[in-house]
Amino acid sequence: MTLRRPETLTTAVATYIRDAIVQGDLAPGQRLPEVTLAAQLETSRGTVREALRTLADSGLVQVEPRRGAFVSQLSVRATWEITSMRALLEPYAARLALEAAGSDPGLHAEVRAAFDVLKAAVTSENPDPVAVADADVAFHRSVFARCGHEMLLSQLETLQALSRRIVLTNQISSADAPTLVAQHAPIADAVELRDPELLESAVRTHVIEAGELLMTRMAPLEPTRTKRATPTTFSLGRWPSGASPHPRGTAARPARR
Amino acid sequence: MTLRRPETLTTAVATYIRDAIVQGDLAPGQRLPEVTLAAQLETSRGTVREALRTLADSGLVQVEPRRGAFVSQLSVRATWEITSMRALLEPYAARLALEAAGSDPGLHAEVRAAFDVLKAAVTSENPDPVAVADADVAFHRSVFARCGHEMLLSQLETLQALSRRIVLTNQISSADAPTLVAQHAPIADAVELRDPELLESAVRTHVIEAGELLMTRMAPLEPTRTKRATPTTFSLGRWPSGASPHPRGTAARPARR
DNA sequence: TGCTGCTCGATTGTCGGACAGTAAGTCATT
DNA sequence: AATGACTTACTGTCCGACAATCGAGCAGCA
Repeated sequence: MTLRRPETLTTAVATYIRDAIVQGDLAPGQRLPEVTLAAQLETSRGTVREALRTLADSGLVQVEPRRGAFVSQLSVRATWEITSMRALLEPYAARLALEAAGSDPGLHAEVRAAFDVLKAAVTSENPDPVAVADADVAFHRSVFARCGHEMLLSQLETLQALSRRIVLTNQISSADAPTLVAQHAPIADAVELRDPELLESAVRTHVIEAGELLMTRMAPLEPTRTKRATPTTFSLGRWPSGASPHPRGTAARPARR
Repeated sequence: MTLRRPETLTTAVATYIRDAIVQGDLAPGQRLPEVTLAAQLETSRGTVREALRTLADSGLVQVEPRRGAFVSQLSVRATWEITSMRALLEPYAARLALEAAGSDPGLHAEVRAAFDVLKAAVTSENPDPVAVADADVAFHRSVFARCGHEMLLSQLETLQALSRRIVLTNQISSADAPTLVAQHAPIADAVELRDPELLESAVRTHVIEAGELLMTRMAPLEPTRTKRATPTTFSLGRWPSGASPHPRGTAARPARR
């Protein structure tokens, strides 16, 4: 496998591995030995090492001292954390973007375009999960990309990458197509109406609902990790600016082979 | 200088440098040459390098390809980003912590204790800025530490470190003592009353007000970076769940010597 | 004087090799 | 089946090296 060279070799390696993970080529929990990767990518161990640390900070990879790096696990708990984080940040980012856009129709055009792509991907007779996931990511990004808040933006991109993985590893999209479109529509509408309040709540609602869907979908599958059986039925809720209690569980870690 | 050895040498180096930065021993914009640090800390370049990357991800250090690492600058713009981020996250974290605590008085006890320490630090006849900053950090942490949300927590700790630097480099605290105490009191009260809503808004209000204070304080000092003079008077605002426009500016980067 | 281009020193990016220490896995023991 | 010694696979860390790049100072020129 050959690599591009954007800035430094390390970043190239990082994006390569990131893509492999997000794309699902590397399964959750899988080991990522430095030597192996270095050999595969024809670079040195140090470079790979650096890339892995970078990815660790974005949560895609988990590094345990003296044990090495793994593709991070996607527990229900982690999903809750990611979802609540997005529910907190994304509405605000969307609002900033909308307000920054002012009367410029560019934003709306982009969002609408992304929405159409998404709709097309979802309603095709044989929807490709990856394509759907890509379209979903692109849609969201189109909404908040122009927020003009670097920290927020990078944070959201990271969270999206995580979300995307969860979606892909829990075959969604086939049965949920209508839901998906239905959930995104209000966002596009709010952008068109240039109503920040409406947009915020539309985004928040969508993020939370999508998260809940994921969590209910994956909860039954989650292997029990603790002796005292964690209730497999999760009480959802306690989202940002929302209802009441919230799920608790132990963060997953890769099984020690 | 000798180092402890918590987990790995790299983390030791990272925390060492982090402390030096947060403590103000290393000025914003200062270069951090790998070789020099390696020599000082009696480790290898690789180890230092890794530590620097880690710090870069938390925003304390800025790495520019082929130019090296610098202590990151603290522009008004950055302050805005940090503040808005905290305004988004911290209230929610506080609420989670409060709800997790339930009827357990432990949380309130801790918060109250931290508040007392803070009050003592502020009202001493000759307040030590570092002590005040420490107390402030400790107070906030006591409020949200038990939120049970790892991602949120680590995020907040990072943001706190950044905030703390800004506070210390803009001599606050002497004249602002009363304000400081006044702002924190409602938070402690809300915890005592076990009122999540109240707590959320108290935290949000405080974070925003503190941020605004900082920004007005530093705005006049900020050197102009662009030809087209950025207005030195910043229109504050557009905070999470709040009013309208928000400041724009160019993120600072260290001057190329 | 002010601007342009070249040379040189300081550092980073990346490589390869090396070695001890540790986590896991295996296998023989009790 | 539980225990403990042995083996293997990696990681953590160090060293030395070299090309590429950045930035600064200097020389040349308009």
